Amino acid sequence: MEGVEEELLRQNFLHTIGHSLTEEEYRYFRQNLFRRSFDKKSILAEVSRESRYVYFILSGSAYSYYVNKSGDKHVMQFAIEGYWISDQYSYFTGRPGIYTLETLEPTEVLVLNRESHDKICQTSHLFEHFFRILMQNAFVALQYRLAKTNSEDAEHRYLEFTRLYPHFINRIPQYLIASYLGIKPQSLSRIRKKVANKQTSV
Amino acid sequence: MEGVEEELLRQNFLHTIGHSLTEEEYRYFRQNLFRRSFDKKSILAEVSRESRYVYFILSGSAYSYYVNKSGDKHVMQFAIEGYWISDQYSYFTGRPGIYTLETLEPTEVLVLNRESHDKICQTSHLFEHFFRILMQNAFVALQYRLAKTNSEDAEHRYLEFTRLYPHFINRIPQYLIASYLGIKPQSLSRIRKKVANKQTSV
DNA sequence: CGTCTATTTGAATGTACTCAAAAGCGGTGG
DNA sequence: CCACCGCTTTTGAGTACATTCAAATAGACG
Repeated sequence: MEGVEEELLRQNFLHTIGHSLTEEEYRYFRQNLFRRSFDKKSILAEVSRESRYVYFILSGSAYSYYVNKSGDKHVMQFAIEGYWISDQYSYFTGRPGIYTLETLEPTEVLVLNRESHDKICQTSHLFEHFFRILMQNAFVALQYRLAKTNSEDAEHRYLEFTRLYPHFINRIPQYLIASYLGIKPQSLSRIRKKVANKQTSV
Repeated sequence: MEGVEEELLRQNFLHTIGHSLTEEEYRYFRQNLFRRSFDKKSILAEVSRESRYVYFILSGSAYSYYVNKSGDKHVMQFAIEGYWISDQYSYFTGRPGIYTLETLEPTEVLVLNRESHDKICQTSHLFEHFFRILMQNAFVALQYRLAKTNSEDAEHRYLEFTRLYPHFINRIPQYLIASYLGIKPQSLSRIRKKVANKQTSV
């Protein structure tokens, strides 16, 4: 059971750096993580509090969001099994957090804290490399998202979202997808209706 | 002359990883870069063509932009002396470019190509570390920008821009700043008028 | 100067928003 | 098992911010 889930972490290495870890490398890395379970709607990181952890999701799901001065939530990231999630701002800078992290379902995670992260990266060129590539990929994806946000209307952004993340569609509440897309739930509802009509009429 | 400008690169290391390079480290790194000059409005990378270079700006300025299906430009990044700029998508993935890179002024750069980049990172844990931290910082800044884009109106985004990048204001044409903010030049003009009135009336 | 590009201003329009309420869905307890 | 409650999604009507279209003004460069 544990083995099957943690296979996800090995796969994450394979997918990120293009090759598997040796047993020794994996053991070393795994030693620095600890496993935790969270109920649905657990808060993993809060605004104004330093967040010293990154989470690798083994099962369940979570998301991070930004709250502006008017008190509106704006989803930054979704994460399901096999994804890393954290308040990267607080984690990397050491300053008080600006995002909230919350589980959507009962969730099992592997937790890495900053001290261990730094130690692993200092000790091992391989893991420094791994985290560099992980960041590069995250950066490229985020840049693409911003490009779309600034250049496409809400309908196209929604269609792009369904294309990129089909497995998210029936797992994440619609009002959170709306927030991720930068629109209100009412607007997403109208867009979905419009899109559905287009498809049936073809 | 050359020395003074390249001091910027040493400072970039200091600023990024928190300490200076030794002479030997610097020489090794510098060997892998070559210097180039570009006229104003030179294209450093184009859409659909693979871009295998990152540019460190010694003097002058450049910007990258995304062109959507309607043919509208959307500025992704500005860069002046001391900044790195590239089509990160193409550079990191090896796929055809999705951004255009163009100089705004006559510009002197140090160029690093992907092969050298990979070699440097493989050879040296220090430089792998440097590029990891560089990516982290870029990621965090981009995430913050996206959070603002999705949660603030155009006026607040403009004020935030002037706060974060005051040195850009009188150096970059207003229509490009508008594009960076995700609005039309006409809208930015109206916003500036409104902001100016508020300030004088206080 | 004259030309080309950038910025400003005006008027009409549109996409997504707000406010409001109904309908749908899922879980819980009687 | 059904009734109820809370939460999510849908629908409707009016609104607002930024857009489009259009043109005038200002600025930069040869």
